[in-house]
Amino acid sequence: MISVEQSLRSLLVEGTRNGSLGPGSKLPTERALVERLSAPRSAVRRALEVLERDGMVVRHVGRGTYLTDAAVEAVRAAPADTSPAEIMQVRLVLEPPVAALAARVATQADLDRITQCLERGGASDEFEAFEMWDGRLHRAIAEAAHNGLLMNMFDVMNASRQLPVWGSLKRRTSSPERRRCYHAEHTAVVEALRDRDPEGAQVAMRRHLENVADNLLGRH
Amino acid sequence: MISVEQSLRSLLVEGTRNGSLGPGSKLPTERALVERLSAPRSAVRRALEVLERDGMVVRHVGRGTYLTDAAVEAVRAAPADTSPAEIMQVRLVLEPPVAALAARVATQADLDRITQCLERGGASDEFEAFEMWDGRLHRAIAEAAHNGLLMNMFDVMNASRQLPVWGSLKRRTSSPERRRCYHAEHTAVVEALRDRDPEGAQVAMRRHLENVADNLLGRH
DNA sequence: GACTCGAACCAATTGAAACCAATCCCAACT
DNA sequence: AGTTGGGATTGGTTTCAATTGGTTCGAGTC
Repeated sequence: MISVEQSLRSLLVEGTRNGSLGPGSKLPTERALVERLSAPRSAVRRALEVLERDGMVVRHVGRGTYLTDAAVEAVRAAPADTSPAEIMQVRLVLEPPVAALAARVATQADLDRITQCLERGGASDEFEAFEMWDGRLHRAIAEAAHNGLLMNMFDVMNASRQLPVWGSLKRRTSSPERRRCYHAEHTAVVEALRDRDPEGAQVAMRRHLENVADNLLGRH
Repeated sequence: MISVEQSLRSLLVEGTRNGSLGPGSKLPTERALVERLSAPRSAVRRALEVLERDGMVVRHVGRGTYLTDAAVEAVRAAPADTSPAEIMQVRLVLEPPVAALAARVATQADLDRITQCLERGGASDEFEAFEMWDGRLHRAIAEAAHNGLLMNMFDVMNASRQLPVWGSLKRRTSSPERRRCYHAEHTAVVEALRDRDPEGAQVAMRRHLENVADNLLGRH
């Protein structure tokens, strides 16, 4: 898991990047940040103390917390890390062929594991649980390709999915209806795998990921 | 019977691999690990002491136990005995779509760099020089896709190409004639990139890599 | 007898809520 | 129009219970 200070910092970075936060602008109250980051106020305050000590932010009782010029300057100088768009681009490149490969070489045990992830995900009504089984399903499919190097690369990709921006984006765009849709798409992929249909698995996976990308990043 | 320490270690490895554990992340409390591993707390504590002594983990009273950077680094550097077959499989999955992507978004500067690598490779008669420019060419094409995460994964892939087995295999199967053939295939890829032809670039790259795989691994 | 296991206990830290004081907001009043 | 008063908001503080790694101790096992 990621520390509260890191999530707060990335919140500021995101805000200044998309222009919703500028120098001198007021950022959410401590109590609002508590809800937004789902962290205890003590942790939020500790993070804010660090930011204040670094001169990124000034705080006044009764007024609020304000961004300094130094903060936006620091953000401008910072390198941009991988964006959700980049991640989805990579997933669209990598995962469909991997699904095709898995359809060829998966063992029955692989398929059992995959099916289990699919069913658990389908039985998950809540965001957190669904996300967990979604991640495990995609990883199980990659595992079924039986290529260690591929798994290494998959994990590099998933490491980027742990970035705070990704989590907030997922949470913002998720809904029960979309989760049901994803589950249906997952089912199509898994059925193609069970049918040993590489082309079908590849197409189904591409369709699923294109849908995810559309939902996350907005239709283009 | 496997020791508690081993199961704990594999728990950490699994967690860092699938991204649920990163540097600095908090791992379950001792009491939670007791349930999860169904081992007595004394055994869990003994295992944690070893991990702490190895610098994999830090512990604080009242706070919890936290993963160190060294731990995830150790996992990342884990023995990746990847076979040339696996590498070529991954290259065939990854590089053709990347070439298509590059054809869409490459800048003129990207194309200039790519062209330079192509020409230097074509002018190299010796194995070593050709291999260097070959590697740079493929990397320059990946760079032209302008996706940082993609480059990360590309580097993971290339790290496996540093293994001794790979080098000797290349040396054994290389010949002036094959190098000329590769150069012609490279030229086809780069021309498609210059024509902004994604499909052509993808096809040319796939044909090239299939040829490389055949030469390295023997025709199947 | 040496060791392990389980439980209780200890001390450091966190978490949640209540409370405080500075500030803001706005309506009522002169 | 300007003033003023009170309530709402907001960063700061206190308080107390819960959590968590560390320790101790007696029962059980070999």
